[in-house]
Amino acid sequence: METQAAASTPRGKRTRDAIVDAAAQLMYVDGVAGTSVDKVLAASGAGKSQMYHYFKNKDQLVEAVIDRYLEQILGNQPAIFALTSWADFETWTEQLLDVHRRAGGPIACPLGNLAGEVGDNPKLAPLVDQAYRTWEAHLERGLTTLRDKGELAAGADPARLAQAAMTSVQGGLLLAHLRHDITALEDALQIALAYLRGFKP
Amino acid sequence: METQAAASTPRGKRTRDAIVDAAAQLMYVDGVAGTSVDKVLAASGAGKSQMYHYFKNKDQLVEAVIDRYLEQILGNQPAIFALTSWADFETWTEQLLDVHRRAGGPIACPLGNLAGEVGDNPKLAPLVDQAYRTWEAHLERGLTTLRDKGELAAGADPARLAQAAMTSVQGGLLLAHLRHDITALEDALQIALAYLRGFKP
DNA sequence: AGCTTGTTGTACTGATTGGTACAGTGATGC
DNA sequence: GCATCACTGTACCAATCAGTACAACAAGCT
Repeated sequence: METQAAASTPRGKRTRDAIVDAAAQLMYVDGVAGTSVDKVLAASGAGKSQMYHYFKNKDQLVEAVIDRYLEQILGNQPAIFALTSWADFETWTEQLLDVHRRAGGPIACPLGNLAGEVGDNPKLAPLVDQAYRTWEAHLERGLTTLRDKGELAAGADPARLAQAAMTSVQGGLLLAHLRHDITALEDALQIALAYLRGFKP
Repeated sequence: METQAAASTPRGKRTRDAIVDAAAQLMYVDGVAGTSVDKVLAASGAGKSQMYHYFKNKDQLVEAVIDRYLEQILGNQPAIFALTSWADFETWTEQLLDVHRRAGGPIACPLGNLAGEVGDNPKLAPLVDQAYRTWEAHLERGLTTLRDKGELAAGADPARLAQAAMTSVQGGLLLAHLRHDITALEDALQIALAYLRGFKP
């Protein structure tokens, strides 16, 4: 889904990555509108001509940032790629918590931060939505695996349960963000996991 | 908590309200950074001198908007003020759903939209947090009432359960917003309510 | 009438915004 | 050697941004 110009040289790729990295980091903290192109370029050490060489406009940079966020998120919870037991789900929630327990950055989901701001932007909102669907699809696949193994009731709907889990993750992160306290996320995940386990046969 | 100048005349109050109303509506759709002071004034019919007569700067206008959001939200779910039975909680969730079922505006919590954007603004983030705490406190009071009436287990923690409910509401709204589909909120509320009912003695 | 205080309209500023123009450099293939 | 094309640096632009200056108006009070 790379609608923006690709880099065809190692040097170009490095520059492009530096721009996206800087944008991702700044937008995570200051939001999209609060992050100007000039700030991104200053932080990445690139010039304006590079930026508009690789991206048609700021919106296309944001598109790349959204992709980057999804990569980062999934990369930080590798257990989500191999959910084949209830213990794996527990590992997954632990990885999720560990990411935000690490000091430094704000406790927040980069995609969740965007969700409110990008809200009705017809170009960006669908991309955020799609990123969430990709994320959620991994959970659904894991639940389907459990069902096939007989560890989840045959009547349970993996898609619906996966959406419920995502809901808990996002709600928990939103409150944890505002309160600078991860407890809200811990509780939300614990409740979500218990809810899922309630569908054991 | 009115840190901004108050209006001491009916005419002044009307103008100030018009500015806050216009700002609230615009920021609901376009976000804080996406809503310029000029746009707010154009939409409200006021001039710049009015704006800076009643508000020291844009941030103080946003403060007033946050207050307005909380009023609107609670006003749209009046059942939250008198939660004395499980049926009342069901009524509350129905009211919450009805707000967003009404066509027109986006399916989203105005405060939730702000949460990501003002994330770390040291002036605004605490206000959003406080608004959520006020909202949540009504749920906690209702749960305490139920506990005192013996309809909730004595060991249950109303504060924690209230937070769990808020988590579901916010997570459900975030996903419902992105998908333009209220189902995510419906499911989240239903699960939350079932979770709370699980603490019946 | 005149004074005071709250309110309003218009014009302005300096900084920042997203985006463009264009000349130049670097490496690769022939 | 030379052409080509990806890449880069700098200067620039019109529009918009938040915020200010200041004179004028409205209304209640004496």
